[in-house]
Amino acid sequence: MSAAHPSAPAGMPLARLDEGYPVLAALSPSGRQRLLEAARWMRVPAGTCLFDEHQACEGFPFVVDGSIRVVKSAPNGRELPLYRVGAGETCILSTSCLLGHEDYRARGVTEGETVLMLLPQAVFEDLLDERPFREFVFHLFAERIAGLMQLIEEVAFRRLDQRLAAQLLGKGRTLRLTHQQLADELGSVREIVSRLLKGFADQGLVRLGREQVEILDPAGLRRTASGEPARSAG
Amino acid sequence: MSAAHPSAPAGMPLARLDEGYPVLAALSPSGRQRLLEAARWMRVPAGTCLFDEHQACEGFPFVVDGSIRVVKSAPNGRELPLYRVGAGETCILSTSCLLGHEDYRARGVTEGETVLMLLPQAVFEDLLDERPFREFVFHLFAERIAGLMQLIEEVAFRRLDQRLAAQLLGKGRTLRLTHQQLADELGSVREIVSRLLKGFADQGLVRLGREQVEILDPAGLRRTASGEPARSAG
DNA sequence: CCGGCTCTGTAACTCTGGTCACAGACCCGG
DNA sequence: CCGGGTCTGTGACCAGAGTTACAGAGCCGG
Repeated sequence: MSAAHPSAPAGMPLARLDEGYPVLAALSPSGRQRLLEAARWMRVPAGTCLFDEHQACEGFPFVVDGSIRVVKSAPNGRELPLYRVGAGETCILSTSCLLGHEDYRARGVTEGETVLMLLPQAVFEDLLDERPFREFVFHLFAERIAGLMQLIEEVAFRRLDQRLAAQLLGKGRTLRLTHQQLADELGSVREIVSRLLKGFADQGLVRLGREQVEILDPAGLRRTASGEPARSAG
Repeated sequence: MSAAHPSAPAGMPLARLDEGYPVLAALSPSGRQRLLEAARWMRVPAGTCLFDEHQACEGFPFVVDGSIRVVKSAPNGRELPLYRVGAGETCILSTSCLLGHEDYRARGVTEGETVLMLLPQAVFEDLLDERPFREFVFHLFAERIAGLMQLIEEVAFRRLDQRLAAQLLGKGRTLRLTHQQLADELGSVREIVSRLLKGFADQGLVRLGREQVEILDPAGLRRTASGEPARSAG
């Protein structure tokens, strides 16, 4: 009910669209026209599965609000997050699949309530005629590929303590989350994360509390993240 | 001597270009014209490093002959191959970096003597105006992304025996390569590969010889690759 | 045929990370 | 204040993979 009909979202989202995607606001008038006519809007609750392995969604999704967590899941049930799609990004995986006629290889789940705009493939392809839009899309591709390569580096070469330390950095002095959530981010399990965090705490790098991790020594964590040997408190 | 001046390759390569890249043969006359005028040709010997982390090559490479092996290397010196770029493909990593203004995150080394055509960024971007070419490029992006996601799945979730078994399949009945080479493909080390191959041999899946592996039971290898428990010979 | 090279086999050990099984701590509703 | 839920801490154990250190086998040139 957020939209009486597809091209007439309930006020707010359209403003947010332009705000999040300046490139769409800068389209040619005719392109913009086509976009607005063809777009389908969706507002979905948290935890909705938007696509899954071997099952594509039928349009190019522009995330207007909220975010999508894209994960690869293992045969044994564990999962590894590949990346997130936040407001202002399109799900390049969808793009890739639709443009390349490949199959999906991952699952996408909304993290919070999420508003997205779906564009039919034909319209999307037409918009690619406009160079700024095309550059925008390529830019996203580039970021995603760089991100995936980064991820490969991490899972293939970094130890879990390094990855965990990295995970803790850059999110403020104290983070409110459970060990389970951290484990999920790393594609690992709770016990190991608890163990490693305990180690960090013993080194004075963090202080632990229920559902919270307080960063005491960011520099030390950075050292750990980059694989330097732990230095004793002496 | 292979080229008196950049746009005049020594006969053969141009034919191979059209053969390997039908999409380039199908460009508009003006696009084709621009392409041929701006292209720089290179013929490089095996083992040449074309680009490295944080160091891009200065054009869009079209591989006309030979292939490029793109690897991510670990701090400790080990390497994991990310993908290969063969004849008829452009190095999408370069594309990604150049279009997205990101840094390189991997190293590219020619596997055999390799002929490639380098296209200046401006020309490449102009060619993207032509839809078939654009689709070609997006298709490559899609394949590459799918490949990277596949790789993530493998390094994150598969055991080495599974990956090794997969590696052996689809290359004919007997492969001529050393355990070291197999290890390099998997980003592992020789001893482990020897150990695992020995295991395969004990199960009757392969027969081993110096610099060669003979596949005796492809179906069994496929089972191993997909993670099914080894079945005893009884 | 000797000596050196590359390739392979293998044993012993270590390190990481995952699994299992609990115990205890905190939290909140009734 | 009781009781169940969620979260955390921990120890014992295991499996996979990497490391070290050799021994031996096949190959080849001189």
